[in-house]
Amino acid sequence: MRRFALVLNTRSDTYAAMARTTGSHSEITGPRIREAALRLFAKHGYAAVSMRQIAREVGVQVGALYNYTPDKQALLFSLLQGHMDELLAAWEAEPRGADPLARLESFVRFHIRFNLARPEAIFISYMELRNLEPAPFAAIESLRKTYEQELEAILAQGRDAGVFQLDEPRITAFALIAMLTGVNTWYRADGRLSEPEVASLYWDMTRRAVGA
Amino acid sequence: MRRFALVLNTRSDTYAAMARTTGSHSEITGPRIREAALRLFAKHGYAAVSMRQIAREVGVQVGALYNYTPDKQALLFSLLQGHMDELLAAWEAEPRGADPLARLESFVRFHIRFNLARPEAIFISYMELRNLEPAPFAAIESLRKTYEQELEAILAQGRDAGVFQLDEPRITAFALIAMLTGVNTWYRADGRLSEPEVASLYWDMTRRAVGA
DNA sequence: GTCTATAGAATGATAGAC
DNA sequence: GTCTATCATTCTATAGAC
Repeated sequence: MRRFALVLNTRSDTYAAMARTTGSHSEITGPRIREAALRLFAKHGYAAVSMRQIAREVGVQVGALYNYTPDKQALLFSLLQGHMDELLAAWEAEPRGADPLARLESFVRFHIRFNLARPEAIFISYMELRNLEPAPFAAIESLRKTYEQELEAILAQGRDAGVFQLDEPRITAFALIAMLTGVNTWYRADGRLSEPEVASLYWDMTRRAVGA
Repeated sequence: MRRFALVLNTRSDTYAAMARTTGSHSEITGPRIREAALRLFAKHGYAAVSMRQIAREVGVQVGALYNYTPDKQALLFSLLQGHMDELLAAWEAEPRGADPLARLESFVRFHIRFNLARPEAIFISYMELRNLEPAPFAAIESLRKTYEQELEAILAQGRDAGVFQLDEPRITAFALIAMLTGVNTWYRADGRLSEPEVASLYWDMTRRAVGA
């Protein structure tokens, strides 16, 4: 275990870093803890995963984890927050058409592509919110609401422009996001359909559902 | 606690039952354990709930639980299996139209009504499958697949009859079930829309999504 | 920054009395 | 059928050495 971590660490070792004590390789440990926690939380659930399990995956002793997080729940919160920040930033950076129909198609394809690229983060974002205290819970919920409102705004604009036939932009947004997120439960990269093909199928359903 | 349980028990007490020792009221304890476990698993997650917590909710000591389940996981499995059996039986008993369009509407309204009536069971059915061993997991998955195939069959029939415009009945079924199940994440009984109104909104979206 | 060692509490499950 | 008491294990988190 130790050997593996040291090998990885040589990527960015400076002379100063190499003068550290044997067990010191913090530059790589932090991200590896996050990756291991994400994977284990997604597979077994937050409550079912022990700090010892995470440490074992990373190849350190349990005490070392507490150099990177004050406690277990802060680690979960950090993962969820990082994921939501990444989601919102990626959508902001996504090229999108001017009219509501093109924007809706951009949203559908972006959502499926983004979600399929990080199934573990998506999974814990939907499953482990209940393990947060009220304040951290509210913070994540706020970010999620921001994302939902992006879709709601597109739907409202399309309705006002007479392009979409729908009465309830908010509820339609909930329905569409649930439908699109569901791809993660069945899609397999080695399956019959490619990701773009799946996205096109869902875009067809979405376009019809909003009456475009 | 004890008093409450005894009061409930008097409903069906026979002379023989009343001759039992003080702590004996099994006729009511079993269901109460299941109800408490369902509620607690849904709220906190299977792994986060202890047998002691369940016992406290029911008003018995932890040892008494093991008269009703060999272990904690068997209790979870029993809840999941009971829920899936109930779902399939309820759908079998549901009146449904002869043509695919009427059958699809029946399915949509049934699914929303059934799910909103038991949010806790729905929640753990989607969240706690990963806490089952491979064999129990496969058993529940098989029941779920049976239900999905009911919808898939309706979609395939409608497509073959030229009523629905869709290429992939299986994927369309996945998409629709995910969309419909999503109602549980936002619906509140004291909200602006009644359950039938919500069902009608989702039926509109469903009908359009399948090109009917 | 990581290690070893441990405090202090909680867990699932069982044994035996009533 | 339920209770009390307990075993053996596991857990989160911390203290102090290096």
